[in-house]
Amino acid sequence: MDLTDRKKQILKVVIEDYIAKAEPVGSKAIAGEMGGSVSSATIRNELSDLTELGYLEQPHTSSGRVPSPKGYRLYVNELMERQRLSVAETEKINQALHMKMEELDRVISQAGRAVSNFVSYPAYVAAASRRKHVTARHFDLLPVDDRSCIAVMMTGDERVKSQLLRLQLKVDPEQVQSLTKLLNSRFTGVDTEEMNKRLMAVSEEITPQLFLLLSQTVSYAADVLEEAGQKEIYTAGANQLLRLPEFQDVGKAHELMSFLADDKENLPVPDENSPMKILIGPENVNQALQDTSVVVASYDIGDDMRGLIGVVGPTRMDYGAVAARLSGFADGLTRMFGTKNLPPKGEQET
Amino acid sequence: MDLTDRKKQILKVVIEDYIAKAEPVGSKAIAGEMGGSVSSATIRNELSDLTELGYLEQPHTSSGRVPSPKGYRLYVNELMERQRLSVAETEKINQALHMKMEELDRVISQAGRAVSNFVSYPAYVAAASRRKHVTARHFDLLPVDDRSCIAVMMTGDERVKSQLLRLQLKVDPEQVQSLTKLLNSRFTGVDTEEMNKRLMAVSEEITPQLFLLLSQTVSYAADVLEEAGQKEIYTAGANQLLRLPEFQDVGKAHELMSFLADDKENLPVPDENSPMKILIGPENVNQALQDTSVVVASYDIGDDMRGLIGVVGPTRMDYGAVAARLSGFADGLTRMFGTKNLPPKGEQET
DNA sequence: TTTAGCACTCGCTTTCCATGAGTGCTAAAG
DNA sequence: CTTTAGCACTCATGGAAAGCGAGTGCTAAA
Repeated sequence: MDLTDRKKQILKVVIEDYIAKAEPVGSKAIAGEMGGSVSSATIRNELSDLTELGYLEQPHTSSGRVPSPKGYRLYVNELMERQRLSVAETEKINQALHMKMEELDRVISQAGRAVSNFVSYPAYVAAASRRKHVTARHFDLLPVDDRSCIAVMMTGDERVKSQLLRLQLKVDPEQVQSLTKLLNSRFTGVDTEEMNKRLMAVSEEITPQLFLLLSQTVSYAADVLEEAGQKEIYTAGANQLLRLPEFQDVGKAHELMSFLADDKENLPVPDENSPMKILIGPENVNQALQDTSVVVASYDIGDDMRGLIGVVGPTRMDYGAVAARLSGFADGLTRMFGTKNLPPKGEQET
Repeated sequence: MDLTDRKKQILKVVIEDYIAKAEPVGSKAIAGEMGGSVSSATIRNELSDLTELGYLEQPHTSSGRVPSPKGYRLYVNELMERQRLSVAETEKINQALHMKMEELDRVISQAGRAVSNFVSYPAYVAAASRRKHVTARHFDLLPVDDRSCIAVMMTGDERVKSQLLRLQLKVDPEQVQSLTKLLNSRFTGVDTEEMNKRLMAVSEEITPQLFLLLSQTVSYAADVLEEAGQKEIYTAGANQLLRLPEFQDVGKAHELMSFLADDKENLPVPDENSPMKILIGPENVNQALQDTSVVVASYDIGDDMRGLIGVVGPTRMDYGAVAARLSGFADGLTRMFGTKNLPPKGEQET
């Protein structure tokens, strides 16, 4: 049930016109844009067919046509010209990503803002560890004064976290040092459950003061490892929506913006194996996204982590431009987190 | 030029009615709410006076009155009943703030979201060091493998930051240890400019490899100290605006939301000495805030830092409720960052 | 000083009409 | 069989007119 070339061309014109103008497009306009090789009447016949086949929709009997989700899908799969980014734009993307070495979370949230600015739609980003079980790789306890010390830990996915611990009782720096050794010998490379078991096991070997410090450290470590498993999602540029004609209705805008602010966890994630995924209107399972489209790409953070970066917009979004820019950003991020360069993958601060 | 008690009472009724309903309030409604002790005609005379004096405004000849900024100001200064939070609400606030010890930035941004939820208006938060010049207090270099090591630094305002450094060349762990001593003896307690001077001074004393590592560390330290000086502002709950009748006009909503997203630095800050500040409509110097009111409070983060927490809403905001909740939060935060308890002031992770 | 009465104002909603872009259908032409 | 011109028809949109009603200001009486 393939469409004729002319039908496809007409569909393409309709979609691109609608993307640009956000208004139903009529036969006359199409005829004009196709160079006058056919008359509007012919177009009308074709439009009628396309409508019947479900690629177009008519808001009401007798106004121009509007693409249906099915139409967009065909467009995205076959008709859309894969846009190449200009050199200047690639440059700009890399510039936007060229920030000082900083904490991972900060980097990706900034990347989210940059993407949103670039594509003029709301964007969302996240990063998560690929490993099932992240464990502690290295501990250090640094005495600060006699009542507090800093716990530094490095995780299996090369993140560094630290935390100031307050002590109830004075502890001797030398004892702290021996405790550090204990931590590194017995509490690295195991999951949190095992950590707690071992904590119990050593309870008799050391003084109560040290045990208190130890258990504080272990509990902190458990928190960090816990947190490493789940990804935090950042959204940016939700207000871009208000610019769009489809969100002039405050109710709609409110609904979607609240979703972006409070239900980010339910935003689509990319498929495991493909670098990019496009979801059009009702293809989104999520109620709040029924009338919107989502483009989401993935990128690598070193070898152990993986991130996602996505854009939310009206179904009438400029898929070509968004997809191109998004993969530009994804590539840029992957490169930036790559092991070769100085700004390295897992660096950050606690 | 003091108002009679009855005029004040009428003004109060008008404002509270308008706060609740967002619609001009008429003489009849006022008479009703005042218990029928006077007739609507009397009220009309009084309203006429109040309008002449500038406390009220008339959208057009012949619909109810609306409070003017001057009216709100009188209300806030004299008429408003200082609301006390119920025990249940204080409880809720403390519960919202009772989070795990975490990085400072995360804590306050979460507090921002909590406030916004509580008062149903957008909120903003920030924290900044009180000191003019923050210096490094303690360094540690921890070798991870033969090509990378972690730089941990503690700043004068008790924040701990760390960073993974990649090395070009192999460095011996013992040398690293001696470098740590050098850092602590010569690069603590001085500002960044002085640090760079001293870096130059030692360039001849040590091997080129070590010097490279040292300069990486110093440059990182400079970044951190730089950053400590300026506060980052977080906003939350901007979408709350769309709920309000005064922002049903998408244009207005867009303007303010963009301001909250992109120009947060220009949001009002509290006065040095008073714990809370209320700015009504045109009292805001900022163009984008002309039609809104801002309530902003300050809180202490230990002894060295100070934070702010504010709410943005329509001039018709419920000042009493917002002020009460805001100071509840500010108190809660101050207490939470206080030195007494376990979740301590400056703790965080890099 | 307060109140009742009354004419008047003016924004809001509804109704109605004209307009025009765009369609579907038919019949003729290629 | 495809394309095109012609034409009647549909329907969203915008503006004008009309009715409604909440609320006012003013006057005169209590």
